[in-house]
Amino acid sequence: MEKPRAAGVPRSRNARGSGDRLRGEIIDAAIAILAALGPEDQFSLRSVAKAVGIAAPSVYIHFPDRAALLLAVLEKLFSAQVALRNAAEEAVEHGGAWARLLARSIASVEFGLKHPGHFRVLFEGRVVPRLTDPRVADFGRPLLVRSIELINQIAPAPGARRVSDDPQRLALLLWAALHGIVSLRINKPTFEWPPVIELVEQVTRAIIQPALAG
Amino acid sequence: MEKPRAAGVPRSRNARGSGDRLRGEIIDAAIAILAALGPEDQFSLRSVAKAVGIAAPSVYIHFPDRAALLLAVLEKLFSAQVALRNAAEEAVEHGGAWARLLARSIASVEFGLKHPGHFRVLFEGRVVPRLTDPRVADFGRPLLVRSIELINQIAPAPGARRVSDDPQRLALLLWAALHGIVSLRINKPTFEWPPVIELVEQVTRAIIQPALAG
DNA sequence: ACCTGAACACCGTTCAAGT
DNA sequence: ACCTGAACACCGTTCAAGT
Repeated sequence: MEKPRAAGVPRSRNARGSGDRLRGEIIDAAIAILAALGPEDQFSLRSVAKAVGIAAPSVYIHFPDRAALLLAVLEKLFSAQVALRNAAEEAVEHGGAWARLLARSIASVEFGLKHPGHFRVLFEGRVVPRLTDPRVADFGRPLLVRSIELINQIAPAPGARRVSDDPQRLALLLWAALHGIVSLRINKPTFEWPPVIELVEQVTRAIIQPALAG
Repeated sequence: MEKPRAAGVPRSRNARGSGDRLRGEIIDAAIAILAALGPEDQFSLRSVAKAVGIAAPSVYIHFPDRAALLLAVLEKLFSAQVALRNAAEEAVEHGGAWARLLARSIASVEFGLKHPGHFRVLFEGRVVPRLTDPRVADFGRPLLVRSIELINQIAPAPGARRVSDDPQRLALLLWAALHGIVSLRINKPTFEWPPVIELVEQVTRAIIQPALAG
């Protein structure tokens, strides 16, 4: 993600055919603005244009409207999210499916707490209106799919039986619980919160373990 | 919550000293608008004024700014939330603390799914900017306090021991999980969701039971 | 093909003026 | 004391015009 140009700095004219470069710059500027957006601030298409150094209507050459720009932002943020969780999983040297699932859970929660602006855009529909767009659902699906795979692979304790509950159901429930921890932590910051990583481990165990019980 | 006046209908002048009545009407109109607000729509102070039948600047006689109006909205919505959960708990005829806790959980989740607009305002910081305002935290605290009380009262199975984990920690974790179910269900509607009430019961059991284990 | 300034209907908020 | 219309700086979006 490139740094957005300082406001007002004049922009050298794009060479012919370099329209895609500007498109990318617009997306990156929007992402940078969303990251720095306090709860008091508004996100505006005009501020994105200003950061890139173009006139506001120029955005419409690359995106039909504000929602389309935000859809492209979502796509990029979700790709980064997939990469982040895969990296966290691959960093697990010794450990099976359980350790990998937990590593993914912790990485996603840590991301949310570190980048609340992006978490809100990704998972709370903040700023983005067209959540029912099927593309948005597809952006997030790989995250769920990998979670289901790992839950399926988790070995039961000796003497206990395999995962008995529907793994997709468990994956959705786990996602909801982790999502809730970040969302409530962000939105109700004045409560007395214990260390969040502990909560993540506790709730992951609580949801998966009964399904493994003998 | 009174029905807001139809847009444009002229308003008879308030009698002297009836300023508080208008204040209430503004709050109720805002609540009605937020309830009907689709994800595409914007909430505006001007639309509230229009619904009440007054000029936009008249709102400023009763509220210093938009955020103050929304704070009053939050206060009323939280009161209603407390009343709703208390009613759900009192409807439990036979059953101890566990049944009461579950009744409150189900009632709160059903409310969120039925009134996503209000859920977002109450718990996702939608539209409302000043979430760090300590008053907002206090609005929600009775909900947490009652949950802690009930968790403390839950009787362990015969032969098992009392709640061993910090009850406040369990209450926060339970709240986060329930919050996550509603939030993710609302914000990711295209996933294949099992019946939500089943998820509520499953996750409540999963979080509370390990603390009761012998 | 790519980008612009001017204009439109909106928004929150301020302020001088009316009853 | 209570409410208003006009005005300000913003917003998303459209459009005719420029290179």
